[in-house]
Amino acid sequence: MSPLAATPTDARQGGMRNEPVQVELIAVLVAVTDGDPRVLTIESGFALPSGPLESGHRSLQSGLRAWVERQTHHPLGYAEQLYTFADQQRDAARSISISYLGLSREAAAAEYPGAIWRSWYEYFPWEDRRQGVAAAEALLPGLAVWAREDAARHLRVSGLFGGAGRGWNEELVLQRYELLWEAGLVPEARRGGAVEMPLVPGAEMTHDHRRILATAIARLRAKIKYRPVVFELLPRDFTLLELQQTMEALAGQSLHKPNFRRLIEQQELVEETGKFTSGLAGRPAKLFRFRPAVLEERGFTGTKLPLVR
Amino acid sequence: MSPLAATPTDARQGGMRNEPVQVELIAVLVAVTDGDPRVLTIESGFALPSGPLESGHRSLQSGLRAWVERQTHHPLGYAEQLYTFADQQRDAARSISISYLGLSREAAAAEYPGAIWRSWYEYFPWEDRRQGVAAAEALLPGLAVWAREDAARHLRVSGLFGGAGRGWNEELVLQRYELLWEAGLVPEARRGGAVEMPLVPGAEMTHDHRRILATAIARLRAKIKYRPVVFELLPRDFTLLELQQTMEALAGQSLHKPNFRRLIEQQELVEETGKFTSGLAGRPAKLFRFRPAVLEERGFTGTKLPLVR
DNA sequence: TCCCCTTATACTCAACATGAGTATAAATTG
DNA sequence: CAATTTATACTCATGTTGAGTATAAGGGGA
Repeated sequence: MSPLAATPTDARQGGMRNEPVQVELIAVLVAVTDGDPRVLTIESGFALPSGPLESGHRSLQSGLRAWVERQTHHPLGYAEQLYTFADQQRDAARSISISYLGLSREAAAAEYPGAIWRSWYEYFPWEDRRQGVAAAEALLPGLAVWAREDAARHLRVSGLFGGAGRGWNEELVLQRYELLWEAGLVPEARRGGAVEMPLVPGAEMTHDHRRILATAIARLRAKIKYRPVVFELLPRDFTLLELQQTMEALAGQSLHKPNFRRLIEQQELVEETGKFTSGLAGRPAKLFRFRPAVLEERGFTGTKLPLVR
Repeated sequence: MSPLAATPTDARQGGMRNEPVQVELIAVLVAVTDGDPRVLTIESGFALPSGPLESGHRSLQSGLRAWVERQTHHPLGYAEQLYTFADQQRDAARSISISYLGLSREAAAAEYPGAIWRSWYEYFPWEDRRQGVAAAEALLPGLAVWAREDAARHLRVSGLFGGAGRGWNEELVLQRYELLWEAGLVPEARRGGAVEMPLVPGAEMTHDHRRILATAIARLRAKIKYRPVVFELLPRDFTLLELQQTMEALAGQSLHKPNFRRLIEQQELVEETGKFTSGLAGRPAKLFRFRPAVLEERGFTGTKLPLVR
């Protein structure tokens, strides 16, 4: 009954029971286009691309990379494992899902029929606060019903969704989604159950794919603060405004422009190319590029976000 | 050849090839005793506890929890997935290892023959800088040989090991270990190869277990800064000095006492119990306990470390 | 041509957080 | 009861952050 052997002998000397296990890889592939954080989906946005683990690759990551690069015709800049789930099936056959986050640039995923890029805010509208907090506040009445006369629930709601002057932590994407699930406000939680309250807006996904997407968003929002991964989502040359808007798209929040520039400059993450934008409205902007040397110079811990309140 | 199916049909409609895959769980169980961060090992410290995945548990984590609690007779306060590796075996049978980090309190692991708690600094002596940086600086000559006349290597060494006035980032445990591996300075990298340079101090482990341990240390050092997980390693009541020393044990660095207290107090992570220590040398210290309400109040992002320079 | 709109870039300032150090209190130990 | 040890409280200079203002440099249209 135990997942770990009772004695080291069992564990280390080939005494393992070899259960049949299916292993599936699930990819959350992210790009930012026109200030929109997008994710590659299949089945009209109802599922994340996934497939069985096959032999022939050195590692899980190298297999994922090869697949993504063939599908998008674009190198996969950054890949990171998200989480491994084990589902106990009814028929006793276990299946294991290993999910990955990948950063790329949007490109026609031509070889992948039915694949489309969709804004991740279609699935989590309340996570986009760049144009205001209306989408998040629309959830409060429903949550208030769920939390009625339960002090602990009230605390959780206001801690996560921020009502009454409390802050908004953009990293708590998964916790918010799980609370909405617990409250029965997302369709995935309604399987066979009675419908009690009006559902919250946002597109549904199959199985636990929406949950995996929430995990990916949370991870990425945390990561951009201490690793220079944003640059994987940008072209080689970019303006500081483009960089800022990409960050804003990911964080779902507006940033304070002068402070953002100060932060970027003092961290020496980028260098001038000597070139400028042209043809657009307004004063031409300097074009910058990422300074890859920082990857080796520092072990990192920087890149914070100057939010606008 | 691809790990993800070429078409959604393959992936989603049962077209999976069902390769025989072995799944193994590996646990990095951490406790802090007498100011020493310890990890539960088997085989005289040569391996981490591990075993095959078995059926009968809802999830991977619940299986791990049950096993740990039976072995240590102590509830597993906190568990977190670390990483999933896939090894391609020579005989074409794939095996998958899912590693976990668990926080506990040291207890006689009576039912587990051969299990002992060992300080993690036995495996990574250079990561302990509480009594000085001698252990880390002892590595520099060997690394200098490896980096000779290679500017990029020099940058990496000084970025990770901090020579010449550059700072030390305690979170880069894995990167430092991997660099030592690359330089051929750890025994695990010597399988069948020629011995060129004297090895670095530190105990060896089987397979990639030392690497998994490095991953766990890095993760925990990062985590304690923004989630109140330290308290899982402490008794219910503790003094601020005990809390500080536990943090120091994990971070491998000394902290500035007045500033540490200021930080803890202003974050309102703990509350007074009204009790005091007694029988020890010096003025009696107030006993505090963790204030679990914070888990629900906030979404967190706090708990930084005031390092001593 | 000149004014206006737009975007880029530079600078200021108060509030707060942090790093470092000093001073005082209350116990045990010899 | 003095010396030692640990706890706890406070100060101060510096750095970082949030917020706002001012100026520069392009294009478009009256």
